[in-house]
Amino acid sequence: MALLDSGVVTPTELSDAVRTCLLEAVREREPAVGSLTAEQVPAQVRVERPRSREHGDWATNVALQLAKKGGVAPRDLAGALAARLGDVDGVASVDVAGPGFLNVVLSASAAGELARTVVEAGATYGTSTRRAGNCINLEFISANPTGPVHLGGARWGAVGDALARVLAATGADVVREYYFNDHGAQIDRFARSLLARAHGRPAPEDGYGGDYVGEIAAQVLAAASARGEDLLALPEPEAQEVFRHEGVALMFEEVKRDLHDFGVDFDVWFHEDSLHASGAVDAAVAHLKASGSLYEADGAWWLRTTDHGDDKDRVVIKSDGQPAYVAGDLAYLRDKRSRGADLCIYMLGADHHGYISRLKAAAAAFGDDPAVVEVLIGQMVNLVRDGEPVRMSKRNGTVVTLQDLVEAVGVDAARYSLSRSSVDSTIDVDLDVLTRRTNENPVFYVQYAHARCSGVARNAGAAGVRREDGFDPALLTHPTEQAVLAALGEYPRVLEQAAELREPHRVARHLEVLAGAFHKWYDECRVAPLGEEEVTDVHRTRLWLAEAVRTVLAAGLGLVGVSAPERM
RNA sequence: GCCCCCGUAGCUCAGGGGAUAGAGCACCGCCCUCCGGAGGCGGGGGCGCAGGUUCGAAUCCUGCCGGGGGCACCA
Repeated sequence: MALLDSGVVTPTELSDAVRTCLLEAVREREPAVGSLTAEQVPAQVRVERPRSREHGDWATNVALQLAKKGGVAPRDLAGALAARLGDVDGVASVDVAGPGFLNVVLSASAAGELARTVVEAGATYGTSTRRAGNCINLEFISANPTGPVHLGGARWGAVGDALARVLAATGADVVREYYFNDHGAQIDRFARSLLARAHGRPAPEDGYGGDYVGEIAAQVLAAASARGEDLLALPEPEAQEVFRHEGVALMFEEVKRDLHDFGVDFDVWFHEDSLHASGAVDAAVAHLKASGSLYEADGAWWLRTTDHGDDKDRVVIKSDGQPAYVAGDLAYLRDKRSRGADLCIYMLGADHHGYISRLKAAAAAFGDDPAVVEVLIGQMVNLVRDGEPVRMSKRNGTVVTLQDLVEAVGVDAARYSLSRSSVDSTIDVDLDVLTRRTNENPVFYVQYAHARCSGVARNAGAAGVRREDGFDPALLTHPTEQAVLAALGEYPRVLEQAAELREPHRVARHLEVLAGAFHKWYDECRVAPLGEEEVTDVHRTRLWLAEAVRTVLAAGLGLVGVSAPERM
């Protein structure tokens, strides 16, 4: 029982202690646990900060949840647990409340010790190795290279990158991947649009009409001219091929550059075309035909997507012998798996939700558990200007791009505002509000808290307060200090939850909670001595707390890809 | 017709069954003798509707009503 000997400081440790007490009570066949077995004790006992401080520092409802399994009264079970838990070092008191809640109060020194724990852990506080050895392929954005990254892409970029960081912080080996759809008919349309623009004609009916088309066309023309070629003099089919290759390449570079400037970099930029060129598509299809995973009907080959919730099966090889789009997905999934991915996460827009069954079916066709494919569907971003919705469209040229957004509000505000909401929600982005650079964006609130922590440390240091001269956790007794400690203590669980649920916005929201607790504390408790006041352990200990807050804010902001300024 | 997401405060959004549902903005009233007022304190206001499961539902299930997005041998 090394754990209990060393005492309880963090809610995580308390959770383990509660579990240990439960297991002991079970092993000793204490009457209050009834028929409960060790197997029925959950691996993780959930410990939460109660809403009301009257309910202690931390609370758990395990007794309520396990009582029925053991055939006992919740309050009896809670009472037995309370008796054992009360003996744990660092626990000041345990109460049984209401129908069977366990409300725990830590000793002031145990609670305050967390400040030192956090500071000493530094950037690793809250991180874990829970997903060690787990190779996760995370594909996001993957927009067609027929135009600049737009607002939707910006959302997936911000959220996807944050998710990648969150997963990595919990030990996973993450590969960020961008699937570059450079194979299909949309590329033909793009090439025709470039050619038309080069000739000064309007874009084709089914083409792309944004201003960028003209820019790209001009760049292709200029590059050709520098080589001594006149594309406009070439027969149009030949010229179109040049526009296709060079135009797509230029578009691709622009996408890459914009995302890099947004702080989003990919480990793998995957070209759909390469799957066809290398024969990977043919090989994948041949493999599936041979294994009987595809069936033939009406002259085409089909994938049984209906086994995975689709309303009809999907064609893989068309009756003309050409592969359908899904064929590329099949080969691509196989490729990802062959590169070592244990789990393939796809972040797709709401307009692609039909893909879920196809990708699951693809995994099953290769003999994989469909669970190796996980599809996250994100809802749209609505753009608002003057209170009126603005339509997003690549074709009408009014498209709002990632670049526009970054120019208007900066990378930090853009990334933060896009990643602090659940992707299940359609969100409104108001250009006017963001363009005004007001403080309506909570990113300022969090960043300011970080800058304040830094400022406090500077001032305290200048006044001769040094952390190494002392730390007395029992001095952190002010209610605002307890609230700060609580927010710090919850951070590891929030991070794990964000990783497990693939919801990085939980990290951002928790930073807002921590920042709020910090601002209130700042208002009540001084760190630097006042005037000629003597430096005491109160100042030193508070400096530890301020540094702990700064540490977690910096780490959390890093996870959502936002800078943590020391001054603003 | 079928599938997916959403409906929580005036607005934008949090709340993965638990005790009195939160934040920012907006509105009203306060707090600068001292670490940054980009802050803090107080106030008014809310779970679309109806059933069900549960000791307990904003949360899970069903149905309805609203809003958004999808349903190709296109990519």
